[in-house]
Amino acid sequence: MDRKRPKLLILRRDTVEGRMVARHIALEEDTALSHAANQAPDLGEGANQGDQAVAEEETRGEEALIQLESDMLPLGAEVQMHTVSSDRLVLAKGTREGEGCLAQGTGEGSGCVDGPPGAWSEPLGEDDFDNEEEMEGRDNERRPAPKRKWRWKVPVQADDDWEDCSALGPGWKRKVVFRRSTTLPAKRKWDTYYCSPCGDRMRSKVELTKYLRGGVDISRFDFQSGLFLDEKSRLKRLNHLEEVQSSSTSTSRTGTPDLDRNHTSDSLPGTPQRTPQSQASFPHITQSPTVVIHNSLPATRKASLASGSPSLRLEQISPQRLSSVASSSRDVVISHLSQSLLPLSPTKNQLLQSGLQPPSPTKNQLLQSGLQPLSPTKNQLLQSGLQPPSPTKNQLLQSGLQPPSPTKNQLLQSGLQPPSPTKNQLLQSGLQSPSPTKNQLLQSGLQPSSPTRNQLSQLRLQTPEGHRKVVVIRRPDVDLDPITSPPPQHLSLVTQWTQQWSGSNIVLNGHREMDTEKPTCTGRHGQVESVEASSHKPGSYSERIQQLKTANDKDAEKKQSPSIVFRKVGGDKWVLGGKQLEFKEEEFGNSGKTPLYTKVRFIT
DNA sequence: CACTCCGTCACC
DNA sequence: GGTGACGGAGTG
Repeated sequence: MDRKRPKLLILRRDTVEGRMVARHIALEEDTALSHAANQAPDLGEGANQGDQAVAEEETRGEEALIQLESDMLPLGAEVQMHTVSSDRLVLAKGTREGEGCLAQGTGEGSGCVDGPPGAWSEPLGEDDFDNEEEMEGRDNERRPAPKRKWRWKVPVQADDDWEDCSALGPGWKRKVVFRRSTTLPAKRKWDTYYCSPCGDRMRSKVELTKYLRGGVDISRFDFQSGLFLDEKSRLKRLNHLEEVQSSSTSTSRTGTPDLDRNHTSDSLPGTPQRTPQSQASFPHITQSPTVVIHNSLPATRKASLASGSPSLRLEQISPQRLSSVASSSRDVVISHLSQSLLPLSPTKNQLLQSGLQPPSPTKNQLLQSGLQPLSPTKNQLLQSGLQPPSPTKNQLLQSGLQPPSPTKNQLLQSGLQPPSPTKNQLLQSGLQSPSPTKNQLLQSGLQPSSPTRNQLSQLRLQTPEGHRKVVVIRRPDVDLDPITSPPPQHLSLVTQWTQQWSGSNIVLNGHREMDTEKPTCTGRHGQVESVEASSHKPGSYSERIQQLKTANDKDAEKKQSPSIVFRKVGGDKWVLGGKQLEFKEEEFGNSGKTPLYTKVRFIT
């Protein structure tokens, strides 16, 4: 702690144009972020304290604009970088969601949470802004003062918003979009659209009925959920079954709204349970609770984690399981990882992983938690967020979700709407992988992750399929809060974004994602303290951590981190260097030895 | 009151 | 004009 820390520079995509604003942030010594900085003192080749100091001097108080040429980074998302030298920045281990998003975690949160993955291009509501300052900034950017506020839309694949609705037959698509109106949250609405194989769109059951005209009996078809009643009943039974089982093994702890999003309640008749895909996939989960295998931790450790005390938790995902998950959706993987790091209640986690439906939160709870369909737009995991995210989904993220009804919101947020990468990918990917029994999961300390809402819909991202194995180390000093922590989707977005340029993995919020053939890996610096902190823990555990640390350090020594190049094009403007990377892909692309940090260079 | 449906508006 | 989203009337 006494050693000099590199100053964190945060690149935040806080405008609709995708402009990135780099700025230094003051970190409290004990904050999670500052820990991240502390634990990443060695920022790569050429990095040294002197340089860092210089950089601080040169950049202190400055706010540089960086033209982001990629839309991969969600609005509000931030990439933390350490100032290594006057012209070099290194991605910090922690990347967080925009403050706005965080703030929304306790509020409506539709901005992030709702945003469907990739749908930062939707109409905006008053609640999309955290504060007046931000509001003003955006108001000046576009459009006069229209009755409706719109968010610049980033081109995304059309399919991102549309989910297959096999219930109606091949080729049918369905989309659920939460409205981001400025009316009272309780009055929030969502629209469900269907697109026939021919491309005809229907926005009501009436229209659908007319279109089908006898071809298909949709009298028992639930327009909102996209399922036929008999299927819903079946799912309900499965969920009930799981719930009973999990209740007997889980401990009581308050769950987070975000997590709840993944589970829909059947208590509300007529309310959508899940999107077609979600519904279709969760059944699999229910039957095969585990998607991710975590290394087991001593019960006492888990307890400490739950209480929020500093502790190191290593969660290793089975390569095969990850592979199956990652192969179809990287966001899913991230989501799982991120979620697993959260101090979720065993019960909820279990429920989530098993596809069970935790007791649905009350509407007030949802509102308080800031849930809001990402969108409905982003439709959106996580939301995805995580915005059920809707962002149309999408965007679940967040936390800002606000479902008209808990059930619907949850559905949407869990991926229903997200334009997100999502939902389908999530479901298809991990949910169906062979899984250990529920007891095994519990014993291993696994924590299910939840899909995001509209985040899903709103966040919709195209996820590369490069990740197969993921190892996550939870930094003891970074205690993610289920509500305030950045939605997994955002983390994944950031990772994706950075990978697009660096081709490597980075550490997000203290979690490191790796591509890997290595069964176990860990972030290095961040783990040092963790190991020490947990030294009093069971020897086997500490030893293991130490081994991981050692191995990681060795890897770090062997490899140099890749760099993302930013070119200075103006007085204080920077442009991503035409996607130029200052590294050789072969050096760390598939070697399995992923650098801990991705460097970002600012070339003047 | 919650939900459905659809007219209408705004943007591209 | 197409699409997405909002507002509000209609319905149970």
